[in-house]
Amino acid sequence: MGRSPCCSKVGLNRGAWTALEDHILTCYIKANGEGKWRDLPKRAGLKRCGKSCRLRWLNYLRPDIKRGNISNDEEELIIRLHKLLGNRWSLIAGRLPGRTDNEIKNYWNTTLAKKTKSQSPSSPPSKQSPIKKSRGKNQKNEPKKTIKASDSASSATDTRTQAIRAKASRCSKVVVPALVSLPDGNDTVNSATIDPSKLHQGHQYQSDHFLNNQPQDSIDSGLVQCSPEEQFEGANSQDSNMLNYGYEFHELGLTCAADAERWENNHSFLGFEEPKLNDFSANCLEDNHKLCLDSLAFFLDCDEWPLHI
DNA sequence: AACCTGCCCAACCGCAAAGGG
DNA sequence: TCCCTTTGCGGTTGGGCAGGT
Repeated sequence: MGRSPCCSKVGLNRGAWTALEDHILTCYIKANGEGKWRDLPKRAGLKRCGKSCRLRWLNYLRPDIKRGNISNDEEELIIRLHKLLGNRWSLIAGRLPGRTDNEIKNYWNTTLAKKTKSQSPSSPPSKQSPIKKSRGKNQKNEPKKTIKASDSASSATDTRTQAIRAKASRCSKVVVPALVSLPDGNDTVNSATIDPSKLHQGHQYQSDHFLNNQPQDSIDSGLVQCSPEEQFEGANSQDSNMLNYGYEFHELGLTCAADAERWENNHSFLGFEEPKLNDFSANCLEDNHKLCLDSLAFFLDCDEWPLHI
């Protein structure tokens, strides 16, 4: 599948993965963890490039992945998030536990784009799919007519609000601003820089003052201080989705004190289960897939949503 | 049965951001 | 600050399959 091999990858396997390759990769990652993708194939004994291994793991082999059977709730959520975020598949996927960006992207391109297009009163349905031309095998010599980024984006925005381009970022460290209870007997540290991997070890870091310690003007200005630049440095994928909520919260323009207050008042604002920001803790990180569709629906339905969708 | 058409989706690519020396 | 490497993201491709002719 895919394009012709690039010269630098001659000798490597390409295309569909075999069951054996899947097994090798899965066993290796279970034993050694993710990361170091470049070296992984060599160490695992796979004739694949690291990029391919990473993709295979993230999109297919991870144990927490749900496949197929996208529910109505999920579908609705995808549509609404796409209205908000545009083709930010990784961000959208971050709010659908067990779903990958690739799956959502494919689902959108094959199903939802047509559906939303046909539901749009300003764009009457055409005879052919508005998104995809035929990809019949006998048409290989014809110029490809697939979705361009601009096409796709415009299809999402022509008749709707311009999508918000919240920027995702990576995190490698988490800086908890104050009064962090450490598991090793040290009661508190200030502005502790914590290895997020520790958060996955069940350690109960309590950042009770997480919000309370924010300067009032920060709250008034809507910047609940958890942008990656200011509180979370960088991201490691799934954690970053959690940590970036605050960032996106700001990016999405929820910049009034009422919004911050609602965080405090536990309105499940962006989908944490029982997410008091004051209790923002390892539990959240551990449960980062327990996103609540209902609460996301609440978020999207919020009257105070600053954009017209 | 053979061929054609259209769709699905896994996997690829290029690019940009982040990280590190 | 620059440069190189690594990682992640979004767009694109084409093999495989189902259904139609």
